[in-house]
Amino acid sequence: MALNAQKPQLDPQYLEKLQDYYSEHKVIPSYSVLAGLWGISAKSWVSECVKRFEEAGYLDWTPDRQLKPGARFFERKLADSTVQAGLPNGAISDGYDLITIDDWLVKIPSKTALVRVKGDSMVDAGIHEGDLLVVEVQPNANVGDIVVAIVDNEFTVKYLERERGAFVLKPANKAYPVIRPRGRLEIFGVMAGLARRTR
Amino acid sequence: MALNAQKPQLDPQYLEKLQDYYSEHKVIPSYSVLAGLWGISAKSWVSECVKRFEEAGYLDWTPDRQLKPGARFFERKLADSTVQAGLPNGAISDGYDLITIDDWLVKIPSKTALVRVKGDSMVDAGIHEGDLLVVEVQPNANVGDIVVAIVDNEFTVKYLERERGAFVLKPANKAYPVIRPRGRLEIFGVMAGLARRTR
DNA sequence: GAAGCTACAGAACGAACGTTCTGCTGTCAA
DNA sequence: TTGACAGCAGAACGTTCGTTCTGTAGCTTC
Repeated sequence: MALNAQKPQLDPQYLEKLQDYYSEHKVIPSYSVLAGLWGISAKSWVSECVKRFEEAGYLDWTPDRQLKPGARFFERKLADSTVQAGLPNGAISDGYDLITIDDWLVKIPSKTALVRVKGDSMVDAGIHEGDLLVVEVQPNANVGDIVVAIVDNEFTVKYLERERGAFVLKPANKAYPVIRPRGRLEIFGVMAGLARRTR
Repeated sequence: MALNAQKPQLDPQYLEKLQDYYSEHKVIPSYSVLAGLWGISAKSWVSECVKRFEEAGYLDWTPDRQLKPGARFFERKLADSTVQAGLPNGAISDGYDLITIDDWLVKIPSKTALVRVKGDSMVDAGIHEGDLLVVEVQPNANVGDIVVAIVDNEFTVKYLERERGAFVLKPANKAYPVIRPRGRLEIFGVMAGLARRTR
């Protein structure tokens, strides 16, 4: 009957420490370890806090009742381009939907390979030297796809185009020539995304 | 004294099933759950298999002796640009070093935000519309950095440059003008990387 | 054809697990 | 100044954990 059924408070420091632990070990620790992590000496209180994080969506349970990260556990601040007026130091939208960059980039882990880009033959497509190309490994591709092909025992990233009935590999850089492979064109996979680190 | 001290065999199917489970729950299950997962009804055998995966580097232990993913657990095929001759269908190098794209891109999770790129004002820097910018949130930056600034209540991604004593924001696209903010320039963070999905 | 090995099954066991209950302390509103 | 409540501590308890030991079926090897 309480009018203001205020939600129990959950300590953001606890969550951060858990996330740091998870970031290091990729596993949710046991209650006793959690107690040490949080500076608490009572498992009963850990149990209480876990319940709150569970209700808030940060923690969850496997079908076998093992504690696991919840839907919101991995959320990062996904900032939207349009900022509401007057937000002081972090114009963060409340809409969290993204889980992991990994999950976002690779859909079929078993068929996905990572290729480090060498050279600047694809700069006009926004693909730079040193970028990590997310490639779905498959032996065929469609015209217009950016493909990773094997030419002269080396990987090449190029556009797959068709020219007078034959497949050609077109760079996205005027300084490079179109590659017209003689014989069969061996395709390693199709580009599905990329990751770049600039720091 | 055995000449060929052959390594115990480890079932790749077991590893795959574990990776699938982990991919779904983000947690290593208990031995009894593992037994069910692997179609084994003896925990003793699970223990044996775990030991093998541990020796192979796929599993590891926390300081509190909890089972956790090992260094090789997350490895993806990282293909190198230079291909050795005559590899049939996957020119995959043996050097696995990468863990997760997430780990590779974000170093300080608590200070990292994700910004979706709008517009094409930075195409010449290889930043396209729709890309996910990995931003380290901090109120200051160095000249030459690609920064996310707040201008007119909107996020803008630009180069931070200095011009006649004042900070300016330079786009990487000739079609856009240099932004010369009047008053204080509010910086949201510095670009640390990006992720793009093209499929 | 006996010995040895691998791949499991099954049971026993102590340690660790998470839950629950009681109790204490500080704070705040009535 | 007295409840009421939130934040913890501490102990009890039944369950589940991972380890270890014994046993067995199938295969290979000499």
